[in-house]
Amino acid sequence: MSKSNNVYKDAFNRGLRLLDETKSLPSEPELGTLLGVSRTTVRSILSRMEETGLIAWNKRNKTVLRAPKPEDFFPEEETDSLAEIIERSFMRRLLAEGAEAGMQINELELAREIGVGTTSVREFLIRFSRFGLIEKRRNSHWVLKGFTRAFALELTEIREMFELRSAAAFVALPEESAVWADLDRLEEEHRQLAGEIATRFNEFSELDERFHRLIHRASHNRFIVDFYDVIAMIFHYHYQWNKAQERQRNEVAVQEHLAYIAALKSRDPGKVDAACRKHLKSARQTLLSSIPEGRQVQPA
Amino acid sequence: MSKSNNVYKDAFNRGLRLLDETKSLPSEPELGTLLGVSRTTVRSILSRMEETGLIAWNKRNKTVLRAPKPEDFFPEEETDSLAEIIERSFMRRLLAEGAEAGMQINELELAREIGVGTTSVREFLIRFSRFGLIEKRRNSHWVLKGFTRAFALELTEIREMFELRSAAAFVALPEESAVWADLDRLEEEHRQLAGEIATRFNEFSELDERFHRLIHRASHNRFIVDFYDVIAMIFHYHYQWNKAQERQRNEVAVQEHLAYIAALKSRDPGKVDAACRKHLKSARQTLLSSIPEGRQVQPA
DNA sequence: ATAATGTCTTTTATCGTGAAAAAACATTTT
DNA sequence: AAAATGTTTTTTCACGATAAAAGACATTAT
Repeated sequence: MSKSNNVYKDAFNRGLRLLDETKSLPSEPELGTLLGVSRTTVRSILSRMEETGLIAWNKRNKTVLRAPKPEDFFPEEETDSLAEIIERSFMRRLLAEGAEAGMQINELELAREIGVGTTSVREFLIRFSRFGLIEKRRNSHWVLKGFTRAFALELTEIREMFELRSAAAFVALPEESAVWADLDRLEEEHRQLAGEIATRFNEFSELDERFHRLIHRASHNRFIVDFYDVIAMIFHYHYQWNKAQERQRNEVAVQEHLAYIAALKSRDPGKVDAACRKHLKSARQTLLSSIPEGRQVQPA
Repeated sequence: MSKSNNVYKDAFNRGLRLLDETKSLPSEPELGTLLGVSRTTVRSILSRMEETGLIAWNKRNKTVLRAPKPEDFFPEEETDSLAEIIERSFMRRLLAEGAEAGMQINELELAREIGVGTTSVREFLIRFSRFGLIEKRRNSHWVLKGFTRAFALELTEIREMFELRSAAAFVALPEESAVWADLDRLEEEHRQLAGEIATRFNEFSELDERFHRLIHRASHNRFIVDFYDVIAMIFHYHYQWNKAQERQRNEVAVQEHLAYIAALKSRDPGKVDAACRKHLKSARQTLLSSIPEGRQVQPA
């Protein structure tokens, strides 16, 4: 089967949305930049748009003939990359009961179960290993270390160390830095979300990630910035998995963020430290409370 | 070509050394544990030992017939794993002049140059990416970020954060902990090395790694422990590359370690902090001084 | 002359395959 | 019965092959 054309399908769907909004299409290179794909893919997209009667296309002239209908879009599930598919399958297994620490992970079995080649699974596991949840035995299988209380504590320990340092670096940034405008924008988004928290509470996790990434970036340290990938991954699945009191938790977190933002804008290192600590403490509590005691079984 | 039998060859060589030392061989499972390979490999080894007249082998009876000769060993270069071969080639390129930041890395070209399959190169690059020296463009090539001054500063920033914390955790360990005996042993090794520094200075890097890993382990945090892999990799190649004043540098470092060890044994957090900072500062200086200014070219 | 389009080449992503190595199962020996 | 050896099955590692996607080069339009 070699390679799926999900890049094309995903870009095509995004292209349709663009067409719907702007009622026109730019040049091929420009469209490529907009969709984040090469011209080769852009031309495939345009070809299909022409075939399905969405546009008339002759060299530089692209005329929109009709608005896209739902059936013009490729099904969502066909737009995922293999890596995403594997990650989801793997995380489902990991978070399912019965995934105890010490359990061994079988590449071949995983590949068969998901219906992909072993190479893709291997590459996924190598990439995934940096999250600290699995470990490779030389010349042999992978071992699951488990999503345990110990893991959560180790993760949050680093997170707190990194974020306190990043926040301190943040307030030291010059007035002219673009981050202050970014921060203002995020503050506004937080206020809006706070006002409609009853209906939009599930939009918080995305905002949360953007906010913390902005702060981490102030460290100007690639290891700190990259480490946020680990946190983001864990919280992403944690949010999906633990829906208990989601609304209430997010409401509290939004308020903590606003206090944290105010502290940053005050440029008072002491206030920032306090606000940061307070928020991280409750984030840790939330994460810890979602880990059942039964998961704490230790490997040999 | 599928898969090389370097595991077998390497284990065979180690088996020969064992045979030479003990003049006897244990049971198959025991030998497997000793050499870190499966019984399948052990039996291949024993078969060859029998064929080449080194032993007589009949079920549990393994009689050593003669001592191994140099020609019994497999050549060293045949015992390296593919990953090691690729890493060496890659690092040689990376440290060579002309490897500027921003340069793109071509999997196919690398694979051809080294004479291996693309899969192995891909997997290597994925594994290597956690060192922060390369970065993947989605659906496209890898980009070299370069072994720059910025890299060294970011690396040492994290190192210092982690090691100070680990050292603080170290002194808080109970008297009964096995680490104190480990520390005594390392101290003794340091003293011996200090005594013969003129001739044995090149043995320092290995001791250095063991010492710092012992301290990092006291953090009981997998992210801190794992991060030492990044440091170890960088210092490994750095030592090979920068031989200027090696003897003198190592002599200073050994003394700093001894002071650091004394501080740890005093269990006085203030002294530990001071000794740790002092050593890390000179380690950073050493690393920085080895990065030529010309390497500081920034990518777009 | 610049920027687009048209065409061709190269590289990446993924698979199936086969040998090396591990692991599991069965049998024998102490 | 415990531990070794003998045998078979399964899994990992690495490759070459192929379609998707990117990139490079040539040509045409503004």
